[in-house]
Amino acid sequence: MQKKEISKAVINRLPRYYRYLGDLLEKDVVRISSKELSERMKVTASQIRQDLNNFGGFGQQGYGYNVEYLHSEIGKILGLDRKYHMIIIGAGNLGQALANYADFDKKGFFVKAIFDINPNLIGSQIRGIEVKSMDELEDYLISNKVDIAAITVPKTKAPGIASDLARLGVKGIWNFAPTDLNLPKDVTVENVHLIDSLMKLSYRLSEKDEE
Amino acid sequence: MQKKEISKAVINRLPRYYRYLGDLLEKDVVRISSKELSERMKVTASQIRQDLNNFGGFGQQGYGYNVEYLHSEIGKILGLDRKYHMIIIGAGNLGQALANYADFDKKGFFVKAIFDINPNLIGSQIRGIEVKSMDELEDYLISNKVDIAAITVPKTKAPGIASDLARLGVKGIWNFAPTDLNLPKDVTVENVHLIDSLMKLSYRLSEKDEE
DNA sequence: TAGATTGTTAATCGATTAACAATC
DNA sequence: TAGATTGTTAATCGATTAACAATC
Repeated sequence: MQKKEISKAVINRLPRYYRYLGDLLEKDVVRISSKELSERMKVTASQIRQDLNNFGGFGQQGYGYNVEYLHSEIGKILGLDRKYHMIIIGAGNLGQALANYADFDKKGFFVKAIFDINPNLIGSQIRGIEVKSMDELEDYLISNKVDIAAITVPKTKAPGIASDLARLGVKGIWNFAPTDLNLPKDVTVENVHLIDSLMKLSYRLSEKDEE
Repeated sequence: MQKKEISKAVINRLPRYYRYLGDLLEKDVVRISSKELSERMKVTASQIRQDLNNFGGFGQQGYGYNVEYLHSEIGKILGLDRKYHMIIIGAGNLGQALANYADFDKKGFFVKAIFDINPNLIGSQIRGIEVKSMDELEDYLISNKVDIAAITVPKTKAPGIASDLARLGVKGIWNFAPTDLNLPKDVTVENVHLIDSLMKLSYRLSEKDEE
């Protein structure tokens, strides 16, 4: 079966749909039309229908979409109908912040261990999650199936660590280091480049100054 | 003068060019052709030339681009030739991590104050940056020109705080709360939705499982 | 000069929007 | 049934890639 390729633009929009539908669900909204959702989200109704129909027909003519059903279906598409075993490499400020962020648990992403080289941190706990030595990483990966590794180490160390993780079977890398990681294509890398994000903001701020 | 609109796709790529050129600069590479850069960055040479020519001709036929010059020019385009006064709203884990992240300073983004409602945090310092009470925010904004406010408060509080910031003249919002902010269009919002990022990762991981 | 590589125009490709028949 | 709204095809728009003349 030739699976039709879903464009990256569509995938990028899915979490936002999921978020809006989750909000509607909390407000006990039962149904919503693509038109109404489009007004809230400031996109075209056409785009919403087109996007959703990449994955199947979730609506009903004359009625619209059932919020609970659509929310749940998008959740499944996003892979949120299972749990993920996550580890964090780097127990610095950002690593600790991620470990402390309880909202990931709610969506099924469970941080099970944090790794660092700093002897002062090794052995301590963050929200009940143990900080282990980097020396233990390989053994840990051999005895535990890790789905996602968040990398929050300095730029220079990230590529080497990422290669190790890939070699040891980690298929998902959530990369916070300000560098690109070149890994085998069976490994999925999702980048969060905070400094890039800040630069986009400064671009738009200076653009306005020039007007 | 009718300024030609630069597409969002181009702007999103600029920080990445800047990053690669910075790396080349550190390695003392003097010149680079669009072809060579395209191989490193895994994009087409055509795209690089097309992107750069939105802003002017920075290269030379038969030679390529001078790395230092191009790096500096892209820096200017991104607005990195000036300093930014930044504050952080929310001294939780993420807010503290951002405050501790010294790399922003290097690019000209200076965190001058952090605001929170937690009495246990107010008055303390993070990397020499004072945590102030939210009650002081308005006065602070009146007496200081703040360029960028990073919002790291819970989802429910973010929209109200963002409106306050906009009303008090803040033109740049770096939003980490998992919600969209609807603000007047003279205010620039850059979102960092970590949970969305994680969902994109889980989408691609489950997509692979299905193959 | 000859070779290399840009800047830029033209061609292609893909994504978004519009339109409307199908149908609840 | 009549009205509403989807699912889907067609039209438009924009972004990417290819090609090449200009020129260093």
